[in-house]
Amino acid sequence: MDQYRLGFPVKVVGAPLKANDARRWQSNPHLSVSLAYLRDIFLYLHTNAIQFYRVAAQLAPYVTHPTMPQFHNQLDESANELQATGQLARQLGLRLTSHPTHYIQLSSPDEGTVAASCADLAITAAIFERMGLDHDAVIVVHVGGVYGDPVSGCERFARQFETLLPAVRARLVLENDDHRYSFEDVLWIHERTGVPLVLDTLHLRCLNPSRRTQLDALTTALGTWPPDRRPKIHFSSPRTSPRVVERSGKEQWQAPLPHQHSDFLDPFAVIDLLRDAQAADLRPFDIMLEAKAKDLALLRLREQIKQFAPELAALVG
DNA sequence: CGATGTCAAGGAATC
DNA sequence: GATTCCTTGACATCG
Repeated sequence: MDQYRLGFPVKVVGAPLKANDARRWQSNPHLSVSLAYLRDIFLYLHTNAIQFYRVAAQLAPYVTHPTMPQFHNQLDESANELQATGQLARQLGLRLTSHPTHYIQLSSPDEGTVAASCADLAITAAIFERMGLDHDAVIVVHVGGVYGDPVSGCERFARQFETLLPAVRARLVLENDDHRYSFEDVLWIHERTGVPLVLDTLHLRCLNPSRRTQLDALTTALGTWPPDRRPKIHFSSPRTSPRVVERSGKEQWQAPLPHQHSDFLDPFAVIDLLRDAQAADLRPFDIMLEAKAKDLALLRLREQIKQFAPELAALVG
């Protein structure tokens, strides 16, 4: 198996493929439709030799909506499709992951918010379960809101983690963010709970109060994963191009925010990271590439690695 | 068909 | 306590 598998999230831009059934409730959207879309995406991934992919956060529309019970049974209604879609994923050797929306707030002091978050996570875990995916099909979350006191936020997250369903706990992994909970914060939660950590390299550059080096953070993050599970990281490059906005009929250029993703990736930043990982003899891991050009960014990066770091090309999948 | 408003959901900043 | 932004794409509606 490749030492570093490259992946991309959700939306395919290199082909006219949908990632989920995103119709409004009035049109009766359904998980089985999302799964049909997903199978087409899997074939596209296979065609391009991509084996790592983040599925849409909302495969089963409105499935946990509190006032729309007609949507609550979608997993049972799609039991056969779930099984078949999972079988295809396994046949093609795909590693699938999920990154639920920011509405997932396990650090919230509000019981209802936490309960809704847990319900959502349980559905995602059940979808992966019914697809027959192993525990490398992880669910990535952030710590959540700060509510005035980040220490209490971390404590609430850690306490909540212990009460999660085993099926959720077996897949949940935690990512450092760019303005609230730093890598140190998620490391503290890992030490309390054992939850594996997803290092987001751009977030580390935005928020790194302890001035940890990227290689040190990478080494530490990989070490939070048990030996029988394959770690993953998030990688992106900061946007540098201006955003053109319309202000009272006139075009204005706006500077991008540092945490915004660029369309494509800085190939040399990736190459430096991989060379560092090689030199330090770190274990294999997968890299989720967060770039606006999605699959096109991945394919371009692959070519650039061949061009600028041919010694790495055979290690990158 | 193209333009425009809207979407389930939370949090934080602002007033 | 209420309002708006965050941020993103694509659906849905309207002209």
